Amino acid sequence: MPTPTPTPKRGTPAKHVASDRTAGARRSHGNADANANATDVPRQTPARRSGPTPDRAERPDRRAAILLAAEKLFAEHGFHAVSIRQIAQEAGVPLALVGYYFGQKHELFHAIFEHWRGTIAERLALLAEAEASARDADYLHRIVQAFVTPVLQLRASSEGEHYALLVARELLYRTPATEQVLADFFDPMAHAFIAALQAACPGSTRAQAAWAYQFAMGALLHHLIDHRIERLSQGAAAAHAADAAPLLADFLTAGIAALLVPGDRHFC
Amino acid sequence: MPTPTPTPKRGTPAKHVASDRTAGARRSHGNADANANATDVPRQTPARRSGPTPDRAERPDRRAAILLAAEKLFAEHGFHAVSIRQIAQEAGVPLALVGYYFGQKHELFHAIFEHWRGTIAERLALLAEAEASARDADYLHRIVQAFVTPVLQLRASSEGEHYALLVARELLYRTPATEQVLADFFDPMAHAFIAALQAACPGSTRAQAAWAYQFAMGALLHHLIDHRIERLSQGAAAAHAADAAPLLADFLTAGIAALLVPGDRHFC
DNA sequence: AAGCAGTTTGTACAACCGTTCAATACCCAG
DNA sequence: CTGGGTATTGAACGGTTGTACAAACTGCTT
Repeated sequence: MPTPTPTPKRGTPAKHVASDRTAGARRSHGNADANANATDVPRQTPARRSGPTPDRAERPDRRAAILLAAEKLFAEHGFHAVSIRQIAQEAGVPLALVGYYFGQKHELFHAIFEHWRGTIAERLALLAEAEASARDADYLHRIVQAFVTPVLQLRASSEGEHYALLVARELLYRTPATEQVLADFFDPMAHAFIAALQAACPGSTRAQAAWAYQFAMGALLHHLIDHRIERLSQGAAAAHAADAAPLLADFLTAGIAALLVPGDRHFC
Repeated sequence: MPTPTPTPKRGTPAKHVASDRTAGARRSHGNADANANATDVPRQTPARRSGPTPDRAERPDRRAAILLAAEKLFAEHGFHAVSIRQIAQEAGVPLALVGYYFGQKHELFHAIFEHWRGTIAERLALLAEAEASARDADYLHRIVQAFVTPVLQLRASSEGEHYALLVARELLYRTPATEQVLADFFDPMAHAFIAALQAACPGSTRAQAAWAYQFAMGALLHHLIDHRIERLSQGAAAAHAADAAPLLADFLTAGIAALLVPGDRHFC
């Protein structure tokens, strides 16, 4: 069951220094611009209250609403196709509140992945679980399932479907924003899976395992955003039917084995 | 009401009937020949039986320059992230010339795929060639190679690399523009390959073949835009080395066979 | 009561967007 | 030459963009 990271404490406004162009005519009294933002500490009253104030918990969480709206719209139309005004409207908040909570647009983008950080930890936990299992004939298949299953569940859930689309569509460009998201969140997981694949298939090289991982990732990501299967199957297959998961797992397992298991030649 | 839908209003140039459907692409300029001829390799001449002449052939083809610039920038940064002014600057032409030749921005997008229509025909020809071959043990592998090889060659060429990136990155959204490109150019090819896969593996269903095709397509497309393989392989694999092609083909063949060939169980 | 830190908001700015148009330059047929 | 279609251009239109600011508001502590 996908769970976002423990929600950051309410009220972490993202202040940012004045734009350095226009020669800094605007005065902005010194406020820390944290770029090491991983777990930024809210600057509310220190140490007296722990956690959100119970009274304030009644009020709607507008920060979360903004994050949710951005997630949905970015996933649906793409980062550049969505304006901050659209996000504010979708979230039902005034425009300026978006900047207040998240700062620049690309920081809002990053915050979405920050919010879902727990999903990656979950995938890594499932991988560790699979790695602790017996090295029988289905060992590789279990690793593949640890790779695939959480993502497909996310895609099928109403909370995670937009995030799944976002990952599959918006991380393909080489911008500072995407590179940072990849480096911060996805590269560690990729390394873990590649190492597991290589260890699962004695004699395979790191390069082979990396290739296999990338091919498998491509098939998985493209499946997440697939909306052509009904058309292409002439109505015989539904868009994200539950029976697609074992098919994908079988496809990936066979493909990976073909690359990593020596002597695995079995074509049609 | 922010929908633009620019009504032709004030006297549009010379001859122009207001019959609007789908924001018609008719422009009064001469070479709207794209719809008519096509089926050919990238060709662009302002040829018109009443006026080409050798003298004009000397002049640089500015329409082609615009198309090339748009192709590169769209592929690199995405459709919405690129402005027409950037395209004009990259092409070295004034801004208004872009609209003169291609009309609206999404029509320029469509024109790029129109321009590369021949590539799809090439892939279909290779498929037909493979289908005419002997049904030996490597038959499926040859079909996969007909699917993969032209695309990888395109990706490795200096003329086609941007188009390959464009296909892999920009056709994932569900906009009218992308849907039309898919329907016009890619759906026919997909149907041909799916039918070939199904025919190659007796006993398989259309749905299975469609799933296999989509998975394979995902792996292929993601490989086209991959820039992480060096990082993930810890330097052991180069970004688009020539030895990636057989690996991908093996991966796909094994995956497809696992789905379509009954009794194909061969895991690690 | 005042103070205060965190929220909330309307509003503004400068820059840029896609698109269009009138005016010109070109080139060949007449 | 002259006409006429094509190609080319600068300039502008109305609208949207991301970002910022200053003022107001909120709930709580002093």
